[in-house]
Amino acid sequence: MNLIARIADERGLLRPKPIGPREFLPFNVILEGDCIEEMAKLPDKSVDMIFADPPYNLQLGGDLFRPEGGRVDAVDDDWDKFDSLTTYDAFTRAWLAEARRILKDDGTIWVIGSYHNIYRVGSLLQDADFWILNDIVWRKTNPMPNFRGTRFTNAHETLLWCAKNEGARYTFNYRAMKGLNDDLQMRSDWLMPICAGQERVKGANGAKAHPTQKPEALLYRILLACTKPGQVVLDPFFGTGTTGAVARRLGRRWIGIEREPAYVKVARERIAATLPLDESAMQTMADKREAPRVAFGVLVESGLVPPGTALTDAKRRWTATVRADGSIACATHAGSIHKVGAALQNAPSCNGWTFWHVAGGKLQVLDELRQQHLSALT
Amino acid sequence: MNLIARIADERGLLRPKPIGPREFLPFNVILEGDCIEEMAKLPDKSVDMIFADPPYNLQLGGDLFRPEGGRVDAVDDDWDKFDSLTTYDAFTRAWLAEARRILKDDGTIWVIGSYHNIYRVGSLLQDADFWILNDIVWRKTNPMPNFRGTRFTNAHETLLWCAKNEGARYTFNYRAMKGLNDDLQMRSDWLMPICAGQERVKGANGAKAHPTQKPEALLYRILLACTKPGQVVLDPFFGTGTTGAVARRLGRRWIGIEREPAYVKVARERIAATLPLDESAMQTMADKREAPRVAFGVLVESGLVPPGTALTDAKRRWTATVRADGSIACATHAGSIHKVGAALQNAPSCNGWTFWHVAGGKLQVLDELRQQHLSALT
DNA sequence: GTACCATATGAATCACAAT
DNA sequence: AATTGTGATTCATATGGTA
Repeated sequence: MNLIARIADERGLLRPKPIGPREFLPFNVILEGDCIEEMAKLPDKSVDMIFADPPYNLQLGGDLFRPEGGRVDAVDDDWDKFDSLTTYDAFTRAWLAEARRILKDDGTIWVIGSYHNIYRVGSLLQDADFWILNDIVWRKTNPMPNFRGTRFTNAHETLLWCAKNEGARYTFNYRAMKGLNDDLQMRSDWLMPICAGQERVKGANGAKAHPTQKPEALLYRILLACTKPGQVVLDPFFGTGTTGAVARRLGRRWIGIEREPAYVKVARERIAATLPLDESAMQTMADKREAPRVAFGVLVESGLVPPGTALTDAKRRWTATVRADGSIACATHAGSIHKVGAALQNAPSCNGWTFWHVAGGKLQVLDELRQQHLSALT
Repeated sequence: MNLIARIADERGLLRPKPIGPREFLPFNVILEGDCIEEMAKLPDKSVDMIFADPPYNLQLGGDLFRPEGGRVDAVDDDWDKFDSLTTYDAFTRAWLAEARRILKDDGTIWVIGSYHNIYRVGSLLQDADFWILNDIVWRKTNPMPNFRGTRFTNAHETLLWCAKNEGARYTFNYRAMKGLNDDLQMRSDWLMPICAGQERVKGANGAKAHPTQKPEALLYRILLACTKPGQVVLDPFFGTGTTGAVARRLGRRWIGIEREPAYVKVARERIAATLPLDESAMQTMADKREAPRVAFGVLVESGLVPPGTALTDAKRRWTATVRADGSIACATHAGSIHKVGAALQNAPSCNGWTFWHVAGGKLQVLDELRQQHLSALT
């Protein structure tokens, strides 16, 4: 059993005994040590926000290989291993209890997770009387695919944003969020790329320094939404220090807690390096305008082009029938509107939207229906 | 105190006593009554999928799950909230236990909820040994704005998709989902409008018949993804019968359970007016996994790929020769098309059907010859 | 300099039937 | 029950090399 799990296990629901005087709140520092022990040294009701990216308890099995043969570099670190859900719950309860004690009454807490752990965390947050204000979905523009075709692409992670109690006051910079979103209310689903390229912190060997580094854009939006300049943000699972880096950039104070010396070193150097406002990172802040891409299947699903509909081309040379999954079929071919169109014309490619028409007295090109669908959305 | 709350309260964690003989599984019917009582009458391991849209425990001053009924004054608020969550958990545990008993071992369950209840539900699903396959985010194109500007627009709901146990087999129509999404893997975030307009079932007074009617497009995607035609879907919180209507349209059988006579009446009329798709329209892209297997040796035997044929990969990096028994051999390896392909690439595995091509001017992939062989059989 | 192509990789609970 | 063989399976980006 790893250290965190053992500590949580031994303590169970009990609040740890005070270790230090808890008189002073340090800031802009990394506290090197176990997150629960280090939190125990901090004063009551002293921080304005907590951002926590705890272990997800992924429970992965054996190796996973990509179709082309490569092996997926999975998160197999000891810090993500727990004996059971019960152990994970005990650990979560323990660090949440400390977090709650340290948080000001008008502060908020953010926790990020995936389906592996977020339902445990959400339940325990509610049990501890935190009041969920929103759950936020981070939609990844570039998630790892499901290589074996066994499930839906796991393309998002979830963040929970909670006040300390029902009815508690809290900071929400509504205007700033609206500004970030073209003067529309910021929604609970955020589209952002995963952390890669230059932003991803690398070790000496060129390999990623941390397996689960979060994008700065994510922390940028969170800190901008829920803190004022000068306020103090605590991150009990500091890792490579994304929270600290963004807090510094935005003029917030920060406290990081991290157990692994290697991560601490990397984070210190990262934050110390003056971070100029990176233009490329900023671009991801502003919501990319959703590409108005529509899958033909969505028109089928929504009933605009029901399964069984007969399609034909402008000159009525070929016909095909729409099937339940949005594929179409004629006597000789089946597949997408584009593939079947290409195959029939013996062409390398084909734009099915302009090629196919709903058959009937007057032909209606699919592209027109796509426009209808799009305008209904807005 | 309402019926559901009373039943959950009285029974706690206990499985309800059998009420009926549980011999027959009815289908294409609405069972009018409490969901737990009605589920208790259904046989063990009898349904292929469960879709559940349970009450959300909105805590908007409602007394839905308050055991003692009467109005609670402000002093008791904390206790009331705790009590409400506990009671909601007991209710959830009770209906999940029945759902689990009824579900086939290779069946799956879907549950939809919002942040008010989904973390309770997700935790309890895991506690009951259900195995989360994905959490799905329904992104609403037209959510209700946050009028007071105090939070992010709550623009999504969450669905949990679970197998009965870790490692259990389950149905996932991968190709059909890919077809619905323009030949890209279907992701875990789904964009759909809320149910409105013509689709929204209205009462005699023109008002919406049900406060939380789900869009048919949502059920369409779920049923298409996780069931085969003819399989049985149970919806223990049937409401206006969206699950039944879509199941009928897609040629799936269904069982609805609904307590409110008004909803039952509306659902019956709605489903009766829904027409099933005809056989051909219901077709979807077939999963290759379900195609009959062909041994490569059979193609050799039949003369389609005679012994001595030279094979090569798409980039002509390696060559091999077909032998009389359907094995192939190169300078360094001999064995099945798969084994030799894997060995040459130094990969853990290889699909010989798509790796090897008949050498010559224009390469022809073996998979194409396999298709020829298969279609010649029919 | 540019266009094109090949390669690498990201919090992943990733097969199944026959023997 | 454990082993073995067949064979199904990937999207968006970033980076680096070649033409």
